[in-house]
Amino acid sequence: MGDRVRREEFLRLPFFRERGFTLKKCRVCGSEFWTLDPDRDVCGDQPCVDYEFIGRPLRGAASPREVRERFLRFFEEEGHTRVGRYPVVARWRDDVYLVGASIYDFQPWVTEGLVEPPANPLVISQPSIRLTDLDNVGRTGRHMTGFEMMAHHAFNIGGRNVYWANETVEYAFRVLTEAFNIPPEEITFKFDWWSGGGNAGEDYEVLVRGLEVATLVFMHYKVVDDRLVEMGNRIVDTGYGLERLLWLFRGSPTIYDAVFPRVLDALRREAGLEQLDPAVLEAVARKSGKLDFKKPALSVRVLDEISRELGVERRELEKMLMPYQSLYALADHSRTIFWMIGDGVVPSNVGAGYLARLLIRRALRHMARAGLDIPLAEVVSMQLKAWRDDFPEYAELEGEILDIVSYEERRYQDALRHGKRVVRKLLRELVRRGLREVPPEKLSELYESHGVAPELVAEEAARVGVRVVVPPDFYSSLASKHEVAPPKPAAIEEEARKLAEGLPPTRRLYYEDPRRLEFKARVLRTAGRMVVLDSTAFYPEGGGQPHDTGVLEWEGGKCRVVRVIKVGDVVLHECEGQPPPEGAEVKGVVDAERRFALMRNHTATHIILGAARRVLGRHVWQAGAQKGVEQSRLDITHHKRISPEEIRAIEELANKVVMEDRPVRVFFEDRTVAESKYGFILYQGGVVPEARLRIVEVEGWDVEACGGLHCSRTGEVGLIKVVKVERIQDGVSRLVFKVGRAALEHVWRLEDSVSRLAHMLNVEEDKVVEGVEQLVSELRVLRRSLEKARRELLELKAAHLAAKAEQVAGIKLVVEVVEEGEERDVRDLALAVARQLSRSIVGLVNRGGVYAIKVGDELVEEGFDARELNKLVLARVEGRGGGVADLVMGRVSDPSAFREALREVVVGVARDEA
RNA sequence: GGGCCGGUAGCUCAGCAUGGGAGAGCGCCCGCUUGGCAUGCGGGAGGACCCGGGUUCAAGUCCCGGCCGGUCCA
Repeated sequence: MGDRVRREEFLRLPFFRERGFTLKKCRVCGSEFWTLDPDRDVCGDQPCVDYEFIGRPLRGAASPREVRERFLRFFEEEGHTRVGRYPVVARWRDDVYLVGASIYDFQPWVTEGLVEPPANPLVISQPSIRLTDLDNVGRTGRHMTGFEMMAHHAFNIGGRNVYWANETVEYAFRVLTEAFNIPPEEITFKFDWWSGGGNAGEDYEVLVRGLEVATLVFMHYKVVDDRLVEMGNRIVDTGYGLERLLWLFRGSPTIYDAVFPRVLDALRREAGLEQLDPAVLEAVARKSGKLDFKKPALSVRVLDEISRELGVERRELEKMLMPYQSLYALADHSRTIFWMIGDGVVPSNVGAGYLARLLIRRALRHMARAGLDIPLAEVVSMQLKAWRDDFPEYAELEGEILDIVSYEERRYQDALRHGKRVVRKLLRELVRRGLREVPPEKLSELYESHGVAPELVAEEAARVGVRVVVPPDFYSSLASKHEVAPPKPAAIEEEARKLAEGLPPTRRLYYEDPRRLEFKARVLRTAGRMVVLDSTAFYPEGGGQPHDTGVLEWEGGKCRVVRVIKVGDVVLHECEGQPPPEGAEVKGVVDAERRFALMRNHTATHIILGAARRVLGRHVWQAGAQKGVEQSRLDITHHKRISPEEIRAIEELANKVVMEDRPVRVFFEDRTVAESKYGFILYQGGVVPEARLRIVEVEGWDVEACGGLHCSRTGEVGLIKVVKVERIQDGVSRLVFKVGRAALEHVWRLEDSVSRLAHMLNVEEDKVVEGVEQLVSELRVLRRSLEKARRELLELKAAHLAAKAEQVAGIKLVVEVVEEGEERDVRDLALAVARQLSRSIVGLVNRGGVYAIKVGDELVEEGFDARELNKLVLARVEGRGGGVADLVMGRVSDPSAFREALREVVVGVARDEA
């Protein structure tokens, strides 16, 4: 009932009444909508109407840039602060990889009220990526993997009341009519319900001529166990599709034609395709809003309808459209690709990198389908040029981006080649076994283990006359196999959270003066081993930097600080020993050696990152880092394997920066100011989008938003030595390095090894390598001649044994106990003896009981079986063994008994035969 | 982060389901064929079967762990 009241509150906004809107119910879908047009009786959304703007554009703005600028400027004039875009990779979140909407920029820190927004209210145009509709891109005329979401946001958080639903709707109406000159009666507001990401609220879809151009969401519920809980925070979350608006203003057949006209033209010519017949184009376009290939049956129906209108077969139509759809998808993908790579995603088999690889591979497949025979890098390059004025920061990175794309394209071709080989192998096997069809489980195995799509299998199979039946639910059944729970965010220990509750922020002396290691403070609260002070110089763990350790002293007591953590703005000290009483005045002393080692390691991390970006390219981003006392590690994105030469170059540059003793400055700056000054390279770690950023700048070398403690000059870092490079995944390499004394000790250990080696080899230290090389090659020669000698000896022994052969009923029998020897010696000797005799049975056993029985090939052909002999022998002697028809091996406990047993068996068998 | 597949001669791989004497093609070296090259024929060199543990009389082959690569999915 309460919900009903809330619903009315959002449905009957004063704005609509004041402007003379009428509330109606859609004749088709029944949803409620507001309109100024007295004759309108449908909501204007898909699928209730056709696209009415195709070929009938509204002239609102001529270019993406103009759409963006008009929008941003309108809201700036209305008191909003313009905020620069965020990267398309959501580094500040662990629940998603990519930014899919402008609100992602502010989740969860701002929306949960933990952090102030960069401005309030604000306006932004956020490049966003959604791969959920991948199958629709290029085919429906409206779906894209990458789009710009323009948005105005107001955060009514913590008692602030910026604006809410009524103003939001009014802004939407005004920006469309005033900034874009859309006739008021063309606009309808369809009332709806939105939910996602654990939040929900009422919303309006803003529709013009059948096209949804904006969604206005009033986020004020939390979804808890399927129930709605009113939040204290009310957030205005709007989204205006830049590309949608541009489409509306161009009236082109598809959104892609509106957004990428020149690129599409160039691609079409390159592919040697004619322009599509305008009549066909328009017929498809007007109905295309109803296409959704996630619902195949529905799409087939729509396509049938269009084909009837045009008087062609549906299959004919599909065939005609296919190459154009591929060009559309390619145009879309190629822009998303440079957004991702430009913001630091390197194609990989895991994480966000996989999504980049997926897009690149799909783009390549589309090129093949459209008959485009140029490198993908060339297409991306065209896009970079087309969007140079909109995104100059990407154009600057052209060299790096194209290099990564080319590298990835080559890898795809490698994968394809390999895949083809695997398929051919499988087909040979099938043909050999007389099967005429590829079993379905083989299809999914090929796809999952080798990346071979069923289409490719079918192509290869057709050549050898093998059938392939692809189950219609092939991909979806695969997808359901991989259904996994999403990663859950790390929970702060409940106990710690309670302890910090209601306490004022701890004064952070470590920021005020990172060299101050002694301080006085008052104990605010103690619980168990945890102590909260009013101020502290102990650095809590965070941002990849471990916490400090040290002691707390007070009158009559002393304890060790073993761990320091932060909950919100409160610092908690975990102590060993009796903690101080509440209210006491304590003296804190931070362990100096540990702290300074951590500072040196942290500053070194920034220096190395700067060096890596200079040596490897600006696509290098920090993918993770962990500082330590003994050593630290820095994970960086890079598509290729890092060569030893490159590591040396990075080390050399890093140490040069140390020797130059550059100042390291730490200061706070406005987020927006800092971004425009330094760019997104600021965000290397998982930085929260706060209004003010703590900036760490190694002068002229590296600037990052960072919460850690640093040296004040690079000279303090001392020697930087990279000790190890690992590829932790495709596209990400881990540099492990040591700094200062730890680096020196590392060098010492290496020195010790070399000098010990030199001593053992009895050579000068700088001749150790030659010494070992010589040793190794000598070993090879020795091993070879030993093997040769062994064989020769074997032949000699064999000749000797062969001479002792006795005749038993036409069989040459050799049964002997031989010297101690390896197992294979016994076997090889038996084989060698047999080779010198015809119609022979050779049974040898060594003193350890290892035996071998070889039956001559002629006898095997006559029906003798070594395994039969073996069975009879083992019936008389304790032992185990087995083998093949002409050779058995095994072990017996009594060698001489074996000898007698075998002779008896052979004599017996030979007699039976005779 | 998870699933699956793979790692054997310089290269591409077979052998592994059913454990027992380490293979093929290409490349390399030598000889013959030729005016020379291509080619053809003959001969030869080249192997810690990724590493470690287990099962077994016996492991390239089976089991477990690790390392490396590939691939699919979040």
